[in-house]
Amino acid sequence: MPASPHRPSFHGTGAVAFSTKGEYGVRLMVQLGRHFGAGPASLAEIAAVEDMPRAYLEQLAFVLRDAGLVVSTRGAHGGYELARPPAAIPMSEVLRALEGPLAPMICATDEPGHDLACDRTSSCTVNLLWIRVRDAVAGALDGVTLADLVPQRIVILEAPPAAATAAPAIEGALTAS
Amino acid sequence: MPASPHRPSFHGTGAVAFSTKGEYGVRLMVQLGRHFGAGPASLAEIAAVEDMPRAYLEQLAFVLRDAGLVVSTRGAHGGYELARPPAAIPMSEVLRALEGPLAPMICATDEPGHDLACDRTSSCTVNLLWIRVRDAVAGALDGVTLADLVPQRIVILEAPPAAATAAPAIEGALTAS
DNA sequence: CTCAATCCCGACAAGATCGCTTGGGATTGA
DNA sequence: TCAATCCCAAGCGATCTTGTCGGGATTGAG
Repeated sequence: MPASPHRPSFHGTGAVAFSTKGEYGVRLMVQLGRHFGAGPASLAEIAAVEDMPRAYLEQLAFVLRDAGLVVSTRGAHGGYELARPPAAIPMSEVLRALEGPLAPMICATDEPGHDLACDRTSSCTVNLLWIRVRDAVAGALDGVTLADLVPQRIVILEAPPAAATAAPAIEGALTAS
Repeated sequence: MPASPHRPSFHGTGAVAFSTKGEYGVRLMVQLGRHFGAGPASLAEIAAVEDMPRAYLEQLAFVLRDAGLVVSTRGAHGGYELARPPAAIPMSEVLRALEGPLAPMICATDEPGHDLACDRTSSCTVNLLWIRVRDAVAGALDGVTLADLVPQRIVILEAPPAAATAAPAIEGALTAS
């Protein structure tokens, strides 16, 4: 396990995989949601709380700003705040801004215009599958708004009936609240 | 343009993105589905029909074989055939074999065992989101079997949310062209 | 028996992408 | 003035993808 400069393990394995852009970006939005109504919050502050690299977070903040999800205030005491109340921000919009259009396959984009960019449309029956997956993801993300993620997590650790998780050693389970 | 060594363009953009493993693998399974009941089909044959690199297809075939989805026959006149009838093969199983477990985030794997590999479980509210997405994708893929993709392009623009598959007779065995 | 067709398998190479850093600017309140 | 903050572009190493290559092992046919 060499100490690597970057995150060692990848985030999503295989098919449906959000990257750190999605992860960090969503966590940033959650923090802004907690801060909503209390003026701008600085990135340095949020980066410290969430333990994310500040410079990288900046790039994501720019993307969210360009997408009209956050507004920025420059200069001292500046920072970012939500452009809308959390309940008016569907997570589908956030993740589309961060990770691009939801397209499991090029032939199943949800972008308007090039609905079908597949040259084998005649023989391509699998197209149905990708579209179903795309709609499922879009539906799931549409059904969650930022307001659903903002409240403070109430830890519910219900152990399975049999085969209780024999994990007595959990390092650093508690983070600063 | 066609003289390119590898495929230039990536397949899925951003969040939910299947790779060529998924695409080629599914198309391979569809061909095997069309060939079902007619003995083994050789990879060279399928690679020619679907215009996919044969050597690469081999690797995917090994994975599908190890997953118990296809069986192989060695030697001359050998090849691959489905281990089960197409209606008994949910696409979720195919894609999990090809692309790995459905995990939009490491903290939302559907693999048994490491249900939670997140160290910030206390403050992590976003976990809810990833799990929703994961379940949506799993549900969509569970609702489609290989039999749904085998027939020759019958456009069904109906997405019944529950009790989807009602096809009683799977006489398949339809010899391809 | 010989031979060709086929599956089997490991290694690797080009390229793209990801995650993150660096290094500077521009703008504002105190 | 000065520090805090946003803004932005470029680049770098690690990893993953998308194949290719080269050789085996196994079998049916002639």
